[in-house]
Amino acid sequence: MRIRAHSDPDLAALAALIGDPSRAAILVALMDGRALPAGDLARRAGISPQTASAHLDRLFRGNLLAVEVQGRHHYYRLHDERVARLVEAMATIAPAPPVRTPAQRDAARTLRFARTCYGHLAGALGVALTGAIRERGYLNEADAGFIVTAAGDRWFRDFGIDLDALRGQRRPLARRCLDWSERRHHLAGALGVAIASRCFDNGWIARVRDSRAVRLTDRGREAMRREFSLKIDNLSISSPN
Amino acid sequence: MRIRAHSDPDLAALAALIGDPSRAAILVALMDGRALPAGDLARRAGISPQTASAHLDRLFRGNLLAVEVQGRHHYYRLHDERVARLVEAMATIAPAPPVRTPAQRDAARTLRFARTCYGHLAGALGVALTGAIRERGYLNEADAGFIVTAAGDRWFRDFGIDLDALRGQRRPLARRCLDWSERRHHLAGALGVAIASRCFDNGWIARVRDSRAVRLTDRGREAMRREFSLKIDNLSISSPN
DNA sequence: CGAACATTTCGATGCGCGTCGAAATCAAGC
DNA sequence: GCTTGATTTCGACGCGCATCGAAATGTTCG
Repeated sequence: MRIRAHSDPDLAALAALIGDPSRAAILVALMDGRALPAGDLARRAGISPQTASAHLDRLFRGNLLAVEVQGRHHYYRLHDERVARLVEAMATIAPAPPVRTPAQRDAARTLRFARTCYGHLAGALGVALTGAIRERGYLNEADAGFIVTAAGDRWFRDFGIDLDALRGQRRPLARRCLDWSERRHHLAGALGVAIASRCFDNGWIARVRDSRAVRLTDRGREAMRREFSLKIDNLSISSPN
Repeated sequence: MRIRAHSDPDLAALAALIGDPSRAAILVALMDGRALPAGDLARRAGISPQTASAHLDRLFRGNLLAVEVQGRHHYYRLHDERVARLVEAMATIAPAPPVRTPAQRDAARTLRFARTCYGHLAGALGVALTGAIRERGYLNEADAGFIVTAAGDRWFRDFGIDLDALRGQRRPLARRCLDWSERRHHLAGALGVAIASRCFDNGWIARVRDSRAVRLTDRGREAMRREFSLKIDNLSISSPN
């Protein structure tokens, strides 16, 4: 006789869905929140288009992905920000894969330093930036995330962010996201995305090819010091306090 | 040529570990934080002892379980509170399993109403209790969890909780835990465990046999109304605000 | 309409692994 | 020391499923 906790949610089904190397690679490739065509995902996961198609279908039916069809292209993206948060949470516990080559060491270091996560900034840079913004009293902690203070309201507008437009969106304004490499929270939500966008626009950061990683430009390094008192040497960050 | 994000943590390995029905059942059985012997876990998961042994070994080597040997018994428990939080996070997204029998409907309702989660209270009751405590200003939100206020300090001591002893522990005092059935946070950490213990000791709640679920006793129903202004009819909870 | 391309469907192959029976190991108690 | 019980190890079976080749479907463009 089998005694099973029937009434619990079906953990195993969800975990098994993520627990295939190819499907996990697809999810990771979509972690920055963009929508990518099926063929592209097949290439990134290192599998044939047929195989990827089957995986994408399973992920879609499992409510982990959403799909948007544009002509002959099928663009897949994470179904939900909750999916991104789950993947981050798992990455916090998951073992680091064995590092084989010096090139991989570099790639790992670059990724830990700064990357995009569902459109906002993560990694050491994302955590440090969030810390600096909190230091200055622009954000306060709240239940589900952060609250923009009056001082923050002024500052974000000066920074070129249309807070009213962001508040009008359905997605939460300022949410916490657990950083797997730093194991601390960083700023997510519409505001987090907007800040990352401004940093891209200003030429402070730039995407690394074929990766979620971003690198800090020289102008960005200067700006971090000027705007946030963040001293950044190569890949290490120190703040005044 | 395979393009893989080598530098990301090995999601797939972790997810595959959880993604087997038997192993997931084992993890769920341990979700209340207790340590159970291998044979017991085999029975709960509905598999033979040999099979369970293999699964337990894999979960142990994957750092999801810890084991304590006492004589001929091997007691397994979740390795970490982080593991419990991950399982809860997955349950928040995981699909509800198809309900077949009326008995399962009842079991599911009971479980959603109140259960233990790593030693503290979860479910509708856990969330409502946490809300009531916050309402009264005994807890404030903070970065990683809750902070006990001065008023809360007095109240918890009156309630029979030795806060100093709890603060001396390595585990955090008052932490947030996301509730999969209510999709809101409830109180976890040493304080959460202590409150649940007091509720058990006072005869307010009692464990349901072979389940993580707990039921509210008549005395408990009265106490919830008296101490927290929570009006509880059968399985529904309403608060004054 | 026909060629090129993206994606999916179908079918077949092969491997990984969950499963249990049998037996070994280890501890406890009479 | 022998029996009982808990757990693990070994070995073998069988199913599920990830994978790819071949071909079908759908779309864009000339």
